[in-house]
Amino acid sequence: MTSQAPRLRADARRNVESIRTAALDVFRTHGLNSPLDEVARAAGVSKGTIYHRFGGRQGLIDAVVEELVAERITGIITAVRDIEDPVERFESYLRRIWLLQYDEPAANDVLLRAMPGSDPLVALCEHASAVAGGFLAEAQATGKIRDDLTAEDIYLLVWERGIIARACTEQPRDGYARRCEYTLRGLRSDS
Amino acid sequence: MTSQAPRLRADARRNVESIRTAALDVFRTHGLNSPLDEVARAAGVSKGTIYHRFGGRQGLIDAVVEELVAERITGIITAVRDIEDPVERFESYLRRIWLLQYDEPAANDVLLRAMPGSDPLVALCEHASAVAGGFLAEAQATGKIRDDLTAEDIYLLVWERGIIARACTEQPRDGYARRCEYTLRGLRSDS
DNA sequence: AGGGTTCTTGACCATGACGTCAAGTAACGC
DNA sequence: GCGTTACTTGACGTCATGGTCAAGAACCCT
Repeated sequence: MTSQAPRLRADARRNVESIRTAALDVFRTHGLNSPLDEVARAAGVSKGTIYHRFGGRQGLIDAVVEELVAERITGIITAVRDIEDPVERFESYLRRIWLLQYDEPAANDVLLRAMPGSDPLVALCEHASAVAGGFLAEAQATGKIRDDLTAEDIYLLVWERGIIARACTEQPRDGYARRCEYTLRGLRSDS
Repeated sequence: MTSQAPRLRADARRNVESIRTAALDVFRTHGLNSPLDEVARAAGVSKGTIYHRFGGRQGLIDAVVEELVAERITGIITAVRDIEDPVERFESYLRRIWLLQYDEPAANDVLLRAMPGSDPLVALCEHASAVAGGFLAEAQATGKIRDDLTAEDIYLLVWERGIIARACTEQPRDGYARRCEYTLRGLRSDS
């Protein structure tokens, strides 16, 4: 699966690498909707080369998404899975996802399903949703989390945070985090 | 203050009215950032006429904002002011504002301070903020609302909801409203 | 009715993005 | 080295927005 293509010419290989690197950088900073010209400029190639090599934004994203965000999201899942208290596990998960959305516009775009055409990306996203649903159910079983919450709600809460985080440029992180805590607090059962 | 200008020609007067009406309609439905061409089409005039008569989007907004949203917002304030319980007053205010943001994109734009250049609009907005700050303080005095909340937080909670509502096209209102309740619940003091 | 003025028009410029392709350039194999 | 082929380039076409203005149309007054 690694060397399917007939082997690229040296300059092409070089460019593919530059473009990948530049895309990681630009996407990480400005999200998956950054102008491709910007990626091209950062890579020192022309826009046409990106289209030629990757077939457009979609292909380029597919080529970097793994390195770009997959490990961030799976990292959160594995880190949180070991927490014993189901409520804390559930809340930790949301808290970390929400902060990731603030910190990494690209991860945010993934979670917002901004690129519905990309398979690996949709898969990643659905995996995260499924896991979140599990955490929710376990937390609800303790009776400490509202039982009218659904897995769909969790997705939408993440979606809402994503929309906010995207617009949040130039707004302090600690205020954002504090308001996340309020929302989290609102998901607990009425005492 | 009413008849300052030397009196417009008949066609001009007619057009001003058409444009105002069209703007009310278009802005109400699609928010204050609707393309002016759309307003022009709806009014049956050319885009140039709008620029000529109102000097651009800013002037057009100023000309309709009163009728468009001012009464909505002041209506909420006066309706809520009579509620006796400070907590309920505070929560009612937020709840109504948040729903207004969902229901009326134009009002939402105002509350988001999307048009920082328009004087009447900024005034309206600051008035709302000031009132909200008062409600907050009174609610906090009962001890039932978190005392780490600031007036700035309230503004930002409204801002966040606005961002969400703007992106919320095609998402059911009751889900939106339910998540608003969660957030509201999170603003109460920890029991 | 017709001349002078006010208004309107829609073609025009600008911006900033996406995406394409003929023509030029650089690497590879012999 | 040199021809062939792979690769890159950047100008170009397109679309959607904001905004302008000379020329023509509509109006009003006498």
